[in-house]
Amino acid sequence: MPESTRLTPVAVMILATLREADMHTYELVRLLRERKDDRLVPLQKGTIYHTVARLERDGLLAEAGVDREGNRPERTTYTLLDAGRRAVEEWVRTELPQIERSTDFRVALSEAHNLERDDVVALLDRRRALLVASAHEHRTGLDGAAHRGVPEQFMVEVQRQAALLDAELAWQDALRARLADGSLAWGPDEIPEHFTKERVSKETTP
Amino acid sequence: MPESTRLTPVAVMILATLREADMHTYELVRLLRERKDDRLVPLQKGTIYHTVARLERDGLLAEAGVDREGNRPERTTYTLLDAGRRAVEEWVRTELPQIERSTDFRVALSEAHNLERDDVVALLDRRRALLVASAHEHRTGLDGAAHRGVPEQFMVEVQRQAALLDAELAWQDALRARLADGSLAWGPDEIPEHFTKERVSKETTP
DNA sequence: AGGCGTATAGTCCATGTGGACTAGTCGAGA
DNA sequence: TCTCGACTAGTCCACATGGACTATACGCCT
Repeated sequence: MPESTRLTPVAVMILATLREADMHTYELVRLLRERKDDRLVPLQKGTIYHTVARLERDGLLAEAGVDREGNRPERTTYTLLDAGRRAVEEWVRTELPQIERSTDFRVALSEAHNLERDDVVALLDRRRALLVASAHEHRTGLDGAAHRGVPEQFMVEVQRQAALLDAELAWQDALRARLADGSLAWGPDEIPEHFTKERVSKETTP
Repeated sequence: MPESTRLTPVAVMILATLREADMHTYELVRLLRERKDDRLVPLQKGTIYHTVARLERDGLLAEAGVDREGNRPERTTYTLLDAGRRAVEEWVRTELPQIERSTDFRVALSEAHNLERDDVVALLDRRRALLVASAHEHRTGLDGAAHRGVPEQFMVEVQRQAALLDAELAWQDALRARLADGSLAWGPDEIPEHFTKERVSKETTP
C-alpha cells in the first residue's frame, strides 16, 4: 500500500537526508537549503512540512520522539523506516533511466550513490537507448518539417533539444565508462570514512 | 490587476494558440496535442479547462459566443483579448532570459517568434550572462569540493550540469549569430503566407 | 435496425505546492 | 532595560494539476 502513490522529488530528498540521521522538520529545511539542494527543486517550507506529514501517513518515516531545547517550541524528530529506505531506491531505479522530466532525473542522479555500481550502469544503459531514440526522432522531425516547408523559426526549440541531447549523450557515455572501469569511486563502501562522520555533524552542531 | 498572478506555461500556450484563431476549449486540447506541444509540458484536459476558466476570470480572454454543431453539446468559443496578447509577450520577455526552470524557457523559446528579432537578441544576451556566471559557479564549486576532499560521487550531478551549460552556451551563441546577421527568418512578417493560411485551417477542418 | 466503440465536451475531487501569516525566543544596540 | 530585528518552528489558505468520472452523438459492423 505504501509505494502506490508516486514520490515527489522533494519527498525523495527528504528521505535520502533522513538516511544520514534522524532530525526534525525544520532542520531538514535548513540542511537542504544549506546544501543548495534547492538548486534542483524549489524547497518551500510549506511543501516540506506537508511532504513529511504525507510520508508519515504512508509509513515511510515515523516520529522518533519530541524534544525541546531551551525554551523553544517543542519539535518532533523523525526517523526513516525500512519502507522509506526501499522507496528511495525504487524511485531512483525508476527515474534514473528516464529522459523526460529532467528535474526528476537530476534528483535521481544526485541520489544514485544509494544504488550499487552495476545497478547504475545498467540503468544508464537503458537511458542511453532512450536518448539515442529521442535524438533520432528529433532529427527526423526536423527533416520532415524542412521538407514540408515549415519555417525554421518554429523549429528553434526542437533544434536546441537535439543539440542538448547530443551533449547529454556524450556526458553520459563518459560517466558510464568511468563507472564501468572502476575509476570512479562509488557507493557507501568507497566513501573515505573521515568524510562520513564529517557530513552530518558539521551542519547539525554549528 | 490582470498580470499580477504569474502565468503558467500551459496558460501561455493557450493564449499563443488563440492568437491564430478563436476556438473552443476542446479544440485547444486537440490542437495542442496534435502539434505535440505536450512534449514540453503534460497537457491534461482538466488542466486546460481550468486554465481557460482562470484566464477568462483574469480578463485575458473572453467568450466569443456559443455554437452547436449538429446535435453535439454546445461549446463555448473563446477569443483572445488585448490584455492576453500583451501578457504572452510579457511572459516571454520574462522567461526567455532565464536559465533555471528550463521547461519555462523551452516554452518561451517556442513562443519567442511573438517578439521582434532585436528584442529576442537582447534577451538572449541577458541570458548569456547568466549562463556564463552559472558555468563559472559550477566550476568553482567543483574545484572547492575537490579541495575539501568531497568524494566525486557526490558531485556527479554538478559535473553534468556544467557540461550541459557549455553545450547550451554553444547552441545559444549559434542562434544569436543567425538572428543578428538576419540569416534566420523571424517574426510574423517573414512567414511565407501559404504557410500562415495552412496553419489553422488544416487542423480545424479535417 | 441495433449495438458497440470511439470521439466530443466537460465536471469534479484528491493531491501537491507556494506564499502569507502566527508566535515565541534570542541577541545586539540605543 | 527596552526594543527591534532575525531566527526558530509551524499552520493555513488559495491555487495548480491530474486522473477519474459523466454523458451524448456519430460512424461502422453485423
